Amino acid sequence: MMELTRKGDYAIRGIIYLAGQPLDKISLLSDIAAAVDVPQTFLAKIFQQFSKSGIVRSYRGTGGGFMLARAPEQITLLEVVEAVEGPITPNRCVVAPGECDRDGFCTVHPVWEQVKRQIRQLLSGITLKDLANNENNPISATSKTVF
Amino acid sequence: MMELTRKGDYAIRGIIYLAGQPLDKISLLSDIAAAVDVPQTFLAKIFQQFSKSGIVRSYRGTGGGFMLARAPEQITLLEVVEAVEGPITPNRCVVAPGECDRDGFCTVHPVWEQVKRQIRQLLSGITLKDLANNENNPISATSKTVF
DNA sequence: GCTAACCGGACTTGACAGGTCTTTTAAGGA
DNA sequence: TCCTTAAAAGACCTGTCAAGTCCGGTTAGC
Repeated sequence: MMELTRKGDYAIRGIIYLAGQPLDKISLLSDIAAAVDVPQTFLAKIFQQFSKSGIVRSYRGTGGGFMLARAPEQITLLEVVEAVEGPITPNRCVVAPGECDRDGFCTVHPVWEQVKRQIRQLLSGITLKDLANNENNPISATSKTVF
Repeated sequence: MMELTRKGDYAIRGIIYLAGQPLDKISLLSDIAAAVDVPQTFLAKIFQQFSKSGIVRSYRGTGGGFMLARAPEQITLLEVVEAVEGPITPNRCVVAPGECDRDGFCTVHPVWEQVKRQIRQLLSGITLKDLANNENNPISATSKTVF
């Protein structure tokens, strides 16, 4: 349960690649797709969503492509995930107040609220800078700072 | 994203009802289904899974039905959820070591591990006793103890 | 052996993840 | 200023799986 979809996975791979490129470089979709091993056509749709949510800027026509709209340290993993997967909602109950008619008496309700809070807090504390190009032993480096 | 399925939702409702009944009482599936407003045929499937995982005991034939296999304070929400939804895995990567071929260099990997740990820890700290029949203002009562 | 109740597999349906195809936009050269 | 080509945007398709339904089978009491 609680699985990220493949779309979300691909999205993260793709944007981490962008975060590892020079900031002012416009990257081709085809390059990104090849580098992170994702079907280009599918990645295209994902980056359209990124573009709409303002995480990346897109340029059409010859010489076009994508680049980050902000610096990597100003884009959180939470933003990235929610841009393509929608808001984090462990249960339908907690998408919005009043959504669930059992709201008033359901004792599990606050549990899901808490789960939601914890995940959002964790993901919002991680930026693309943390995730990109940690050349020297990325995992342990990341692990040390984050956990 | 990260949504509990309806099955999981129903499962929790159903077992909380059981936890609110006298411990030695055998409840009819039809009663449970009516009480928590879930299609009986579907709830039947769910309770079969509960029965297999040893969370509830089932009795067939006339006078049969279901009751908790253990005391409510000894059954955690984590158990209940994982019994019907399977293990909590925010990403395919983290279901098991070696599952993901990007494992070795994927910097996001430890993040999902952490998400998984946090959710499991939170859910395992909540028992059916916490969730059942808090007559006097259930939510705030639960909120105070848990959060 | 009749009836109450759960067991368990097969089937149906609708939504959505996952992927493809067509249209629009922009740049650059004849 | 057209035409061609590169590239993203958007419409479209399709297979899978959640969410139920149905029905014969099995077990237990009367």
